[in-house]
Amino acid sequence: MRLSRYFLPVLKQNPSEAQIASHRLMLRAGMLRQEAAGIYAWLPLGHRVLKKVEQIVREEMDRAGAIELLMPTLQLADLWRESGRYDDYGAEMLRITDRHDREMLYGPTNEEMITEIFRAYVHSYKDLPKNLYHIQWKFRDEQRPRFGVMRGREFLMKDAYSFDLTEAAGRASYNQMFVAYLRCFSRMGLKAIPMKAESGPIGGDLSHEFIVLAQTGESAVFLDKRMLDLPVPGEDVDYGADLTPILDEWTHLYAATEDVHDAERYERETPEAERLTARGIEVGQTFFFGDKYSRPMKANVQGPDGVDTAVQMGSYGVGVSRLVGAIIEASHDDAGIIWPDPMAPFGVGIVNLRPGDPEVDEACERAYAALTAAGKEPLLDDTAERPGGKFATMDLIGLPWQLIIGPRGLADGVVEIKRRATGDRQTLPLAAAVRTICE
RNA sequence: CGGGGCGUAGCGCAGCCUGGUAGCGCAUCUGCUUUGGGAGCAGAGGGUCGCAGGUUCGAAUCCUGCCGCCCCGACCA
Repeated sequence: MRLSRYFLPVLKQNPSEAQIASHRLMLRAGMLRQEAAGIYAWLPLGHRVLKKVEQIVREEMDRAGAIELLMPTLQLADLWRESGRYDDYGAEMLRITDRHDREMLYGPTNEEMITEIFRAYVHSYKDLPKNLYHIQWKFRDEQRPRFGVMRGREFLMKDAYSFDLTEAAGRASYNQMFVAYLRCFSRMGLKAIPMKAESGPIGGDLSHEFIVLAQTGESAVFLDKRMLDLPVPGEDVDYGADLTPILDEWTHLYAATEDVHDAERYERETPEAERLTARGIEVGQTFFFGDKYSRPMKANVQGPDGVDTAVQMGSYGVGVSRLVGAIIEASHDDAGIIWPDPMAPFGVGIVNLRPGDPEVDEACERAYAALTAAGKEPLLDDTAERPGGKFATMDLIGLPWQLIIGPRGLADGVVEIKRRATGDRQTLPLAAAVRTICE
């Protein structure tokens, strides 16, 4: 992409409404525009990152055997009356009436709808297990939206739903999602720690929150430091095998949010030197809740014995739009965002220090072509802005690499590359610079 | 939902108390000079001062109502 043709409205000054780093940086880097409290337009740069997060989540869900579909944002109130949640959910649910006075709602989650879809088609244990997911916008009418995309009212969420005949099989499905989540967050460059959680209004008895440690996290967390060094399962993890050992490894050390924190147990189980109190951002939650929805909604399958049984269900959410904020919270400095390589909206920023100079232009074009061919998604700053402004913008939008090409270096046959995360710079010939970036 | 605060140009703000032709910085446009870490000079464009009533000869300014937004807390993915 050439910056001269792109849409990147960066702000030099901090917007007054943004208090935390991710919100401030997303606005300044031209990723986001607020349209109402907790409701945002994703500008091109932000949209690219959102899509990258979404794609990693999708790949890991698919790898774990989940199947993608897409359910609507609007749902009928009657569906929610079946589970009894239409009245329970309260003011957080945005209720809408259509032209025929039908009661509808903007979905805050999709347990009811997926259960309705499942029961319409699946009647035999032979079709189990199934795990269906979608990535769709949700709306929860928060009393107090804040922190940009970290607590918006409208947000993009991946929600998966597992269906099994028995509780044991349901727990195996739960384990698959648990492992998929470890992989997902790790691929995004995040340390996400699973913590035992209250299951909340969704119900059930087995639940974990996946928490990214960050100073601006909304809740205090208490954990055993050794959790930070546990190995994340690799791409080759066998989802068909018994995953209980991985689950055990990741749940035997103490880790809890303040809501469920048990100070006495913490002190008993965790040596003082290994205790870590921090703040965290919840980026995902897994629930196993058995027949909580399948029973009232009559989502039954026939077992081998010919008897109808309510299916055992779990649901698994990832806050896709929140993750964009969480990644920035976990990775930024005074100058701007520092994208982990896989999340970066562009892989490398090429800075043309003297547009109009034939030699510099030519070198930039050559670099642009080579990096594009290598799949590095370069962003070429070919604008007439002055060097200082270009450098500031590059640091702000946080691309992993900067390739700086100007007349001074070219006179000596060299260009400069800068690694955003470390600030390390190297001066070397263009071909070598491109090679280094592509490694 | 309790408490506090703010709405004036794209962004950041002053002006309001004490009513009298709407300002500053950045950004934008034009020209010239510049060009390796947010340039300089000269000129220009852009605002029914959140909305609606009221008081007044006259309202950004005073009064009333509404709307929107932010912060702290409670609540929540």
